[in-house]
Amino acid sequence: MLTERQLLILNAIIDDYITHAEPVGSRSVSKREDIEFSPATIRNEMSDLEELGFLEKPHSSAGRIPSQKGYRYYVDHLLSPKKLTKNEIHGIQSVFRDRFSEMEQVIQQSAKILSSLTSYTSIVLGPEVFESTLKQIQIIPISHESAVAIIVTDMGHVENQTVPLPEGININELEKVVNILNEKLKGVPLIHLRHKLSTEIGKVLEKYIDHYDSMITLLNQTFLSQQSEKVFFGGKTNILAQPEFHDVERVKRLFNILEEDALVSKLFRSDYKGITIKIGQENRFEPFDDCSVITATYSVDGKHMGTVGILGPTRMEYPRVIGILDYLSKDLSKLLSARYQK
Amino acid sequence: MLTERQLLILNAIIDDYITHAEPVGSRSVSKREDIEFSPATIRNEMSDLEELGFLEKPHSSAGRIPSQKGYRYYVDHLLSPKKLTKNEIHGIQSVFRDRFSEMEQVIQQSAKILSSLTSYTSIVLGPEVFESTLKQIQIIPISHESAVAIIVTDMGHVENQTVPLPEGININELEKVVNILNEKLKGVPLIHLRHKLSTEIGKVLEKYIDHYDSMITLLNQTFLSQQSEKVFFGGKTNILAQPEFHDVERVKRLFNILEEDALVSKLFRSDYKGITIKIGQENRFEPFDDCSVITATYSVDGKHMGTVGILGPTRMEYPRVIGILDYLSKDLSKLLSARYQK
DNA sequence: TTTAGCACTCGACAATAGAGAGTGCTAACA
DNA sequence: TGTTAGCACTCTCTATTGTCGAGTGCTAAA
Repeated sequence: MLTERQLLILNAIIDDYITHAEPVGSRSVSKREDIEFSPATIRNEMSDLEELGFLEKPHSSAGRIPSQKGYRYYVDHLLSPKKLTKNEIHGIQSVFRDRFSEMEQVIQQSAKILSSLTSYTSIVLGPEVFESTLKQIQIIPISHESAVAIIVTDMGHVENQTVPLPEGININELEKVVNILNEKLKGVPLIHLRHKLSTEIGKVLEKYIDHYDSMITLLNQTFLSQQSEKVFFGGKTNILAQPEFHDVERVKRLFNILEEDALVSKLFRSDYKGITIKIGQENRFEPFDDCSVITATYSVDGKHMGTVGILGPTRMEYPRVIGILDYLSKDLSKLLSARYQK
Repeated sequence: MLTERQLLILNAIIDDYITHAEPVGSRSVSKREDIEFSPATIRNEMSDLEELGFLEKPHSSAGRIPSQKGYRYYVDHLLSPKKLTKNEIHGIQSVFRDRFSEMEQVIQQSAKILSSLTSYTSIVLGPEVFESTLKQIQIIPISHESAVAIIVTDMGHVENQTVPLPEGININELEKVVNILNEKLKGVPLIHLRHKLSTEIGKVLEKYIDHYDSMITLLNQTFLSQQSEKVFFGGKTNILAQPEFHDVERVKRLFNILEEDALVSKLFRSDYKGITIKIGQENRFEPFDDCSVITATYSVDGKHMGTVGILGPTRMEYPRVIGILDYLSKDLSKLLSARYQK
């Protein structure tokens, strides 16, 4: 267990390092208002803290920097979210003011304001399509051989996909199929569409139409489509301003990951309702070793919808970022719930 | 006018600089197989070429590097497109093999293969939505106050947008409107929808429905939507491997532009049928001063659809890139024409 | 237990020197 | 007259050295 004084000093060092990005020496700690010990005393404590694994030295005659364990302790025990400034609150609310911009636009705007408030990189996932249910399905022929299939969900989300048409199928038949589908599948979660198709629906269709096999293939293809959630970024280049990323090689490795939506989704996705903080290697991706990721989830009517998150250096302003994320995720949930409740 | 020998030397220098990214000295030029003059002679010629503005010196005791004017001359007079290797042809065709992937997927794949073949960054624009015509329009109510409007084009492209519903409108009325729209607007280019609405259609609607004003607002909003063409990237981080971008500050400026679809679109868009090459400052964007952009257009049935392009250092392998772009753009046009012709 | 004092360590920075690549000029050569 | 060899000169790059300062860790005194 750490003593009161050790906590004080650990807190001071992390605080200092977060703002100045430079190893913190005993002298500069002792100069702080809230600390009244001599540098020598602090040196002893720092030495102990290092032995315990909370601090480390870049080299023998530099100051100390927080270790990953140090940040973890700080985040778990020392930190309290910072209250938002009027400006910050104002900025966030301006996103939600425009009552009828599309959901995707709201989310994109959220990402933007997050990054501009924090000056880190923001990432917003979702909404997760497969949790929503089918509102309507349409299949519109484009040429003799292809059609575009459109799926509308209860949340107003639209998915579409081009599919090959069975040869020789006629418009009436196609219409019949679509009617059956709409009748039988309305309200079914997208994730269950394929299953329903292979069970009940298949049998019904078999009775009514000629081109059964190729039609089933077509529908399967339609329902298979985009499972992955959309990824929205804000301030993608903000992270480059951090001294941690002054090396292009590292930038490249980082951006290679950010370009892959599937990876980003995996990395940021959170199901835990509330704030999640992952520090350095806790992210399990080498290029993120010097980064922390803070995420919060948003929901509609209490149902989990997606994740908003911030990517910054491990040396990130945790209290402020947490405050902002918490506020925004709650506001976003409120807005979406109001708009899309049944 | 340049002499035969000056051309030879200019060509040799650019060639060398393109592959090695280092100032080229007289000695290394004289060592090339196709050149049989002494370094001294070459020095004299280089001095002349510099005076004429085709070469420049980083400093007084380095070799020469091509100037922007040098590249321009090279591109206009010296270069001939390189034939594709079997591998390259194979790579490109693999993109087009999957007969029924969606148009957007084909385009995304094209971007990917382009970047992996050239190891530069590739950018594909389009297809340009507003050139295509309306196939079908739908308005599907999502809640009491909002609906999602869906526009399908003759190319199978789907646009959708959430719009507020006029208060108190009933389903039948909405259906009536949609029917009228479909009847009157089928085949109309998207770009003319708003105009048509304010002229003929408006009058017809006025007769039939109650909530005329708010309905018109709704439709206007629907038709207003996405004018901008989509931007697809491949190998966005490839450009970071170039020594020109070893400086993070520069990377940041470049990526800030690439993040803005509208800017990218402006920068890359080409209407000229064929290959366009923009070198360095010809791009009119400071962060692109050391970059060249090569673009080609693709079309459907001879109608201009979009642009495929490569972003690389000015020191780019022009002959190879031009060859590849030419091949791919033609193949892409062929595929799309086959699929979407009337 | 805390603190002052002091020797020691290490990185950052500037100054210096030497190597190497390349040029430009001059004079000799074909 | 065009080409080439020779050579002094220029400039960058790298390695080396020395100095400075920040910071530590230890010891001994308060």
